[in-house]
Amino acid sequence: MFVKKLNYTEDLNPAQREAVETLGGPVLVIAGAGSGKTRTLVYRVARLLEEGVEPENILLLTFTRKAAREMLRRAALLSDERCEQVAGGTFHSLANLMLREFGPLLGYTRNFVILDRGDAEDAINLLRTGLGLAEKGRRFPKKDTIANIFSKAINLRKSLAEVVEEHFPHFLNELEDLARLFEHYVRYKQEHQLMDYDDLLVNWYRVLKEFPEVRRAVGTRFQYIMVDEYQDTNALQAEIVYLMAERHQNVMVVGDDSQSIYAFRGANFRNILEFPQLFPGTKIIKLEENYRSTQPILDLANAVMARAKEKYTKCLFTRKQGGEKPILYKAKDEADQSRFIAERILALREEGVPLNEIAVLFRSAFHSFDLELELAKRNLPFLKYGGLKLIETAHIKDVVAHLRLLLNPYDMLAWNRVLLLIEGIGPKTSRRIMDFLRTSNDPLAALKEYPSRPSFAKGLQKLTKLFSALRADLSPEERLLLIEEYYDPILTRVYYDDHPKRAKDLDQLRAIAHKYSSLEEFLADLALEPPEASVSEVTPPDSDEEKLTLSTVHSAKGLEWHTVFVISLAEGRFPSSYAMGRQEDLEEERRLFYVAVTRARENLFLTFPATYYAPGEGRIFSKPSRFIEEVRQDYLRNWVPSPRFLSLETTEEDIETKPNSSRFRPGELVWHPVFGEGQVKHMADNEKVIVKFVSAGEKTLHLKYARLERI
DNA sequence: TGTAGAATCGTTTTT
DNA sequence: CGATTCTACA
Repeated sequence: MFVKKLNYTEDLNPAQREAVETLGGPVLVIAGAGSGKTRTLVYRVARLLEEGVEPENILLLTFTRKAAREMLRRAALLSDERCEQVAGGTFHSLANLMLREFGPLLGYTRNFVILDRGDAEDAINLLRTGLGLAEKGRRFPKKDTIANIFSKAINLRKSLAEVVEEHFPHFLNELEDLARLFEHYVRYKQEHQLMDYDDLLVNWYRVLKEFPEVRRAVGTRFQYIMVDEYQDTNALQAEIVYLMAERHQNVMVVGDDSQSIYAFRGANFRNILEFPQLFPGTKIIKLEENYRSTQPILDLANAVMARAKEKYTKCLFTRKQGGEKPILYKAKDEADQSRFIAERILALREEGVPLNEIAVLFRSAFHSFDLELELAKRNLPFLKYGGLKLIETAHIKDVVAHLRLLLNPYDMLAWNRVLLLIEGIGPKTSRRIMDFLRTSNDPLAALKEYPSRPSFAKGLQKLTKLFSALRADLSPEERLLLIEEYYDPILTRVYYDDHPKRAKDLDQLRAIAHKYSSLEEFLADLALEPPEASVSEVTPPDSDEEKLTLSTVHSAKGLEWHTVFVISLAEGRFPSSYAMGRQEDLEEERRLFYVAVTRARENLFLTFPATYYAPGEGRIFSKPSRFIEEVRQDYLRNWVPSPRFLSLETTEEDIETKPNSSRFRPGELVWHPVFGEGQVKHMADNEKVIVKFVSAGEKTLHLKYARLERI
């Protein structure tokens, strides 16, 4: 097999090289934003293989499975295609894999079902009602709050009492019942072969802790462990890493304490600082040179962090020359903000910045609603990340519930969902049917023996027929097709208002299912890696057309763009009003803002709407976010509308005063900030030039905007 | 017992 | 403003 020899000296700086070449023992890499962290991991994987380590003996834990796949693909390109065989994924996906294998040690079958957050809440709600904790007038926490409390306790490794005291003191008087409910919830999941996200971690931890032979086996299998985004791991995950690496200590964790943004789910950036105590003899390496952003953007980023209460461990610098201060745009309201962004994006596109090199970031998914309308109006295609996932919509959950029953016919949550869809069946009847099915050893077949009343007999009969058809040996996609046939009338009845739109979602689900041959895998992936929901309506979902990115800051982690807009920088929006009560929550908002601004390579725009709609209160006046107030004097410049935005017509004068105009001749070599090096083909007209770029191919550039330089 | 219409409610970020 | 929860009626 041909293996490329890597050039470590040329491709890596000294700190990166040290990280890549230190293969044995514990290593902590503190990697600032844009410091080539991914590159370092990629090279290290390649290096390990070069040293003769087998790919299946390497484990790469990342924050999303997409990130892992991407890194391994890059590593494969770089050196050796076997890199793609390296085990990689999130903690949860690894736990899933391992528990399918070792779960039986804890009394689980291999086909346990993963509950997403919504399922877990449904289960809690069911049990809460069953325990009589839902009587009206009683101020017992709601299902989502309860789920929150339970989850925090597990991920922070604290008792329920501690969590309630710290985060929900107003529910202290309900502590006893909460504890009782928790017990029931745990037992319920065990009895029905269900695991929520937290169970995946807890059970994987238990297997490692309680079964030394498993720990040994896993240690032998994964001899080199790498963990990315370590600042966003929690205490439980840290212990899992500890147990897996116990035998050989070959573990490298990479992260950035100032980019820790998942405290709300138990992550603790101190984890990363405590790593050396967990693994004595840890080698610490810092990557501080930034290869991504211009200096003015980094100055802003550093200034933001300089005002943090906790002092972080590093300071970014770059050798990249030039660049201008980020722009602040004060908008009248949200509509004005949206209009500004749409116009800037159109102008950038004229300059030749492709849409997929532009992103709009915001604190919460709903902050972009207004902008989404504006973009649709102007036919700008976008892809939105964060917010509601496809799998979380009611109609998708309905269909998936049917699939789940095929895998685990005792999944009473799924039964409940499926039964309630039938006309004439409400909660009471559903419960009775479930009690009947529970005792059967083949619930799917037993359905037809249920003594149904005439009001719903027909519906139940149809369902029975569906299940017997589904028994055949079919692919996930074929099964979905059968279910949809059955479900279609239900969809139209239950969600009449927007059923055509929802039907489209089902098509999308089927498209995803197409790639799977195993139902089990399909369902596990749906829970572990939920497909994003909204592709803009402007373009067909599969079109290859370049799209603009809209994303929550959380979902933008680890990514970068040529131009970044951060919108809605008003007090209450960003920082979120939710965080304004507590010092440490505000600190996390600050880190979040830091993450947002460090996504930009060349251009950074910050916008602030002077008024916005607050729920219930209508339009309210807002104050600029403290994060921009702190730095606007020294690190930002205000947007000054240029004449060409005031008048729609471009005058002769405008063109003539532009130094760039009409100056390029065929054959000249030029350089463009995005596309790099190219050669002028010819002028399209007075304002446009056609350039053939070495890597990007042929582009038409607008001379008024393009920062095209002769080289 | 189930459903439809009324009232209320509370609004982050994600595996 | 939208979804969830409650109440009244069939």
